[in-house]
Amino acid sequence: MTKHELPKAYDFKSTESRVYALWETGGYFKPWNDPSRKGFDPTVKPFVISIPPPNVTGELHLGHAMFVSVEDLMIRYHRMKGIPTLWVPGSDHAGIATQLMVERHLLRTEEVTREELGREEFIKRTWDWKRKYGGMITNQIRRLGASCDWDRERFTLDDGLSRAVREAFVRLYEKGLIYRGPRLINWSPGLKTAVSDLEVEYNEEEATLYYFKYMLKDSQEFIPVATIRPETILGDTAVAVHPDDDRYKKYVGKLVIMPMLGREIPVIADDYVSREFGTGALKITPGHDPNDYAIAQRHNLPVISLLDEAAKINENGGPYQGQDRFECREKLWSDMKKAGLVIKEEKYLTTVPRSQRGGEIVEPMISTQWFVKIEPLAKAALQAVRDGRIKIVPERFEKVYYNWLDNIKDWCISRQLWWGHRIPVWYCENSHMTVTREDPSECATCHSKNIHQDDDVLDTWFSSGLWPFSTLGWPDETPDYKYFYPTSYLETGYDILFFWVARMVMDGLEFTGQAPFHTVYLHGLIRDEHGQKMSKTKGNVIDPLTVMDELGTDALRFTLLVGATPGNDMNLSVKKVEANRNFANKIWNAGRFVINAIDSLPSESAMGDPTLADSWIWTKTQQLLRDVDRLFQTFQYGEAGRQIYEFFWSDFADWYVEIAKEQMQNDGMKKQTVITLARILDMSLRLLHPFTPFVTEELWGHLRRTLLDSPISNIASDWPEALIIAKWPEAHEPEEREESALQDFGKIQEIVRSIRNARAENHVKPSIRFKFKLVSDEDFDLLQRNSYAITCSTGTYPPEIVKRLDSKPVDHIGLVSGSTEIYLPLADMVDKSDEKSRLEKELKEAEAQIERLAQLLAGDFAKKAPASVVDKEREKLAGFKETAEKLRAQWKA
RNA sequence: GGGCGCAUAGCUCAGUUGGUUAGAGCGCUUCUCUUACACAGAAGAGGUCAGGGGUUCGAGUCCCUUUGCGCCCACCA
Repeated sequence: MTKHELPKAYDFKSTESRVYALWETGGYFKPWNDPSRKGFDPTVKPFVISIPPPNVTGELHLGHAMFVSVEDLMIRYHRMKGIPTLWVPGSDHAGIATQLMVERHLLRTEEVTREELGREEFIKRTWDWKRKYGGMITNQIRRLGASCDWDRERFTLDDGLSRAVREAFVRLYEKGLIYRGPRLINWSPGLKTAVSDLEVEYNEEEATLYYFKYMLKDSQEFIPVATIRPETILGDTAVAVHPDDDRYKKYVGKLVIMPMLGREIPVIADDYVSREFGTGALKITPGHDPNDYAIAQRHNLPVISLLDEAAKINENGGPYQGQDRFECREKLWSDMKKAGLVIKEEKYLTTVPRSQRGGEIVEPMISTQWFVKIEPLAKAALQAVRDGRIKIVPERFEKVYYNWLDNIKDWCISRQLWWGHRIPVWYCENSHMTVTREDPSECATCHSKNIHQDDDVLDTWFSSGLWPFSTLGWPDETPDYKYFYPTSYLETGYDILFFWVARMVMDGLEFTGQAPFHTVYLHGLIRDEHGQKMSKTKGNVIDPLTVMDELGTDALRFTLLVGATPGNDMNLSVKKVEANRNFANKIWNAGRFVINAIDSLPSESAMGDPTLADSWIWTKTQQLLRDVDRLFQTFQYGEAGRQIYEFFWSDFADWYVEIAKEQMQNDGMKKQTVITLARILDMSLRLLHPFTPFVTEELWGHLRRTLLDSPISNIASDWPEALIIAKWPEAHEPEEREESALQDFGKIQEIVRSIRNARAENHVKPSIRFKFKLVSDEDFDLLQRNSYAITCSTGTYPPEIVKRLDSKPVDHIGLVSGSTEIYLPLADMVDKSDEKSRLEKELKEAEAQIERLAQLLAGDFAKKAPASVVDKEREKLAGFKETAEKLRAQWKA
């Protein structure tokens, strides 16, 4: 028999590299993935997740660690249940982010700009970059233990997905759901591209509110107007007042003179204007403000574009042409001051639109862009959640989802970038448009060969929206697509519910006619230990790679899984991870103990009947299995992890293993003890596996090898099913036996705790062993059978057990635990008065409980509450009464 | 302006069909290097579950309300 030498402390580094290598070489995740696999059952519905594709430029952060942990848990759980699983990995080309990064990279290394290289060359360089560094993020995700189907890795710009994007675009276009035209959009001057409404963030910032005069034509009168962006005065085409505003009514229909440029513009009346706010008069800049744009439409006002693509003033700004928007703001204002048109300036708190990516202030501008007519898609997407085809966890996000889709606006999908899916539209010299799936060689209308493709690319999220089916082969009816689509869960952070989830639902319904998944599970965001957002400037960022290096991947995963509730943000601290590193070590050492126990079991050992401790831990395990399954099915992964943790550490390691040590000293109990240890460890490892895959994989391998060497037969199955305890025959029915095992063992635990407590309170050194007495009529047999458990857990010599005592033994102190009296020979070590006051205190407590319960049972409770609940309280009362009686007897003695 | 979340032990948080002495981790106090583990074991202190009202035999849990913090959405110059 070979000894399995395992290191004393859990060495997660070597374990992780070893286990990782095992997964890499062993085809560990393969078995269920392939429909062509032998023995494959096509009638079993597979469990499928599409990974939220991280940006190729990304570096692993806690958000990634979070989704990988949760999704990997979901996948491993289903895989262990024997359900075919597929977890499609991949990454996103991330238009803006990647383009910016590569631009910066090229500038640094080769000192060339994007423009100098030209479009074609730049894209080539970007692909080079992608090939070189794009694998970084996926490797980091692998390191987290992500059991993805890596042979199916996809990239949003690869050929198949690009085809899907074209297909989607053309279909929408042909259906009239995509159109092109000049509209007011959000323009990012830094990036020189349009961005969608979602990509604009509004921050409250302190700004200046500028008050000035709009002079009436041929008059000394003026209308006071306030603005935050004085430079937009140059683009004004009206001044609006409320129709019922007595102050300004008289001016409606007259003309006012635009400052500096001297253009004459009308005063109009519109009830959009609020009389209370500012001066009650509103300048109208249709070219650069969405509200003004709407008003201009109502009143047939001209629209003036004032800014170029870099947000510099264009030819419409007269003398200010060529100035930056902020520069112009100052210049114009100081000119107006000189001209006596200024009234005042005021500090003002307002919401400033900033680009999510670049951070600069976004300008609303009129621009010709491509849009998706979103309403029909949104309606279908709303319906899918309303009628339950898609369920969102936690449920409250359904409201958020409804609210967004109810108020959704057309989606601007064109971007003035180079890196991305180029819009599949060609123009000829006669301004015909050709929209096709395949690159055309001539104009579809006039057959001109002189055509060129639209310069713009599509919003990255356009391709992400197709992800659940484009990764499976759509638009082709591939075997994968037919078998694995629609997917099962969609798991991601709630922050991209709109960006991604809603769009996938819309696209899925539109293009495949099915909801792309039936459940959306949203996790929260990770903050620092005091709930602050992590940011580089605050210096509170926790790097998952560092944490994995220092404390292990399992510890990080367990922390993320157990510390979080769906949809709620979680505060993470390294201390929590440390605690879970300790847990991994606990698993390791308990495993080590069991493996050594199996090793040391002589082959000729005979099987005995289970002890109370055996039955108890077995029962606890069964309960745990049932609870964990229930919790998993209701997405309460954190609670499940917590319960497994509790069970493993407290019940198994602290109690059962300690008693098992004693049982193994007894030849008659040895075999069943070792078997119980092995079985409980085995089940624990399986339950823990989705949380902490590395340590469990490693230990399970050792366990299995040890078992093969040992006289115990092999263990094998996947996710443990709750078994009926009656497999070990005893007189009672299973449920009753479970109850009695729990109750009886509880009594033993109580006695042990009483003795330990007495030892600690009286400072009896652990090295001192003593005999003691147990007195109980009711539990005499129980105590006799299990006294060894008490002895070994309290560092004592075996007790003398009797049914009753005539008088309190001399030199002993008395304790009461339920119906059992305990006498410890410690009287000479204890202060008599302390002893008295202790008894008194305990008696008082018992009496208080008796009083409370008596009152409870005397009231309506006994009549109206269910019998089982009432009975429980009655039993408690009886217990306290007995305890009190025994305490009183000791008090007297 | 709408919507949502949170408020439980010193700190960070669990507590999902309401069941009657409210849990964990860290921190704190006291003991122990007992042959799986000091990344440990044992014992212990610590909470009127934010305030108020209601439903109920029974509320941390359900309803209303107040206060404080946070988030999301929204076009008020």
